[in-house]
Amino acid sequence: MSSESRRIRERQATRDRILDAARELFVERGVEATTMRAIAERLECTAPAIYHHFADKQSLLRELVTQDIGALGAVFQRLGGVVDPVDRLVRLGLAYVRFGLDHPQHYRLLFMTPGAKRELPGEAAVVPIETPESDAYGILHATVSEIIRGGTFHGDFGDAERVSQIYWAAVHGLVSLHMVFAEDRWIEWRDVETSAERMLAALVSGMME
Amino acid sequence: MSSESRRIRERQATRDRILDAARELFVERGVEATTMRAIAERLECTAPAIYHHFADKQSLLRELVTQDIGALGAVFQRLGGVVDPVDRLVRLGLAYVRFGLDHPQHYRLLFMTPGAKRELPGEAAVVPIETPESDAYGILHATVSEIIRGGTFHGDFGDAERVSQIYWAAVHGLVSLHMVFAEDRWIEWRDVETSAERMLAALVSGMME
DNA sequence: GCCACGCATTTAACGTCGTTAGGCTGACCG
DNA sequence: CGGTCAGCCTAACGACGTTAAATGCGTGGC
Repeated sequence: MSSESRRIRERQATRDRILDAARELFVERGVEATTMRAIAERLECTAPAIYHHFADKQSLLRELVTQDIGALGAVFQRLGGVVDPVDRLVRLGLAYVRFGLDHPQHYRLLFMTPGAKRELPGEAAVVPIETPESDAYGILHATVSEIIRGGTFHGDFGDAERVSQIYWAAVHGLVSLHMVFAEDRWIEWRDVETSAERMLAALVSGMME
Repeated sequence: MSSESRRIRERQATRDRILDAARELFVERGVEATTMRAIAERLECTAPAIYHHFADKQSLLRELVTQDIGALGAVFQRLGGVVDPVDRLVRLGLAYVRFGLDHPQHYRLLFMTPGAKRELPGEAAVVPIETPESDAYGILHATVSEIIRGGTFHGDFGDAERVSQIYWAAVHGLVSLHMVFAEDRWIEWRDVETSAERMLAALVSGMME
């Protein structure tokens, strides 16, 4: 009994060691460029050993992504106390941008890596993403809905789903564009956080009548 | 002499046949998922034959991308005739979104893949991107500058560089976010072009006083 | 204390990828 | 008619993700 639970704990520990090594390499040199053999080498074991803990490379990636999306959800939840929904919306956007700038590696994994989030057709797979409390998109959607219910937005912006997508796209564009082209010298990049403030101010005021 | 020029023409013809087959497959199933052998099979030749015309897979990609970025530049230039700069700005944004939706694979390579556009250290490499006429960003920047000179924008939006970046980020976010998450069922995606229209309307009106 | 069991890990291998090397062939030039 | 050379072929290399079978090893029952 005691030994059995220790076994489980040890198994979880090596699972975590694999995840840590994989995260490091994924963010360091990209997902495609990271080989299973390289992950194994960092763990001082062989590549097939990883397959005893994870089905394949993609489920390894998926697990990392679900971990990190929880971190963003926690940041968002902390902003739930802001009473004015418009103020809250702006702060959510700024927090999102700051999250992306502070954790570029995680951000790239979460929002710029296609194929990182396919779930198995199992029944329980949908549950964690459906919980609106911890789901970042759910929090955004709820805030937008609250504003729309208050009648603050123009008639073209009465669909909370669409407004949420527009809003998310705006901040995502700012973060991801800067990430991809930050090193290119042919464009004189302005401070991203200030750009975010002005962009969101314009967007939100433009949505009001 | 006549035979030599015919040889060159034939060589160019097979080059183009390879490019066409590669473009079809890249668009159809993605760049990573397209193998050199698959391209060769469509051409009814073997994979190594391609290497007599292109150095490697990436230069095949680069050639297609250069063609398509020229296409984007051409689309933008065609909008130069719109006299009202604000109207032109909105149309540029919509054209950009439409371009991204029409050429998702090339868009992904151009604007979502870091390091995919590294040029050789040759001297002539910088020239095509510096020409302001065909450079899409240059056209955007020029349009924004024209609006700012006209005094249409609020004081916070007097820096053409920053405004251009905000504007580009907005449309890029819309396209890229949809590309990465289009297949996910947990979000009910709204029509992207309509979202673009409303987003740009809000953004532009929010930038005016 | 010993032995059988189970599991984490290993070695070996498969199939596929991008890419390279070397040989064949057939059209052009002298 | 012989030589040259571009263009295509077959064969193969190394690396990849992944699978199968063998190995070691700690644990539980007798």
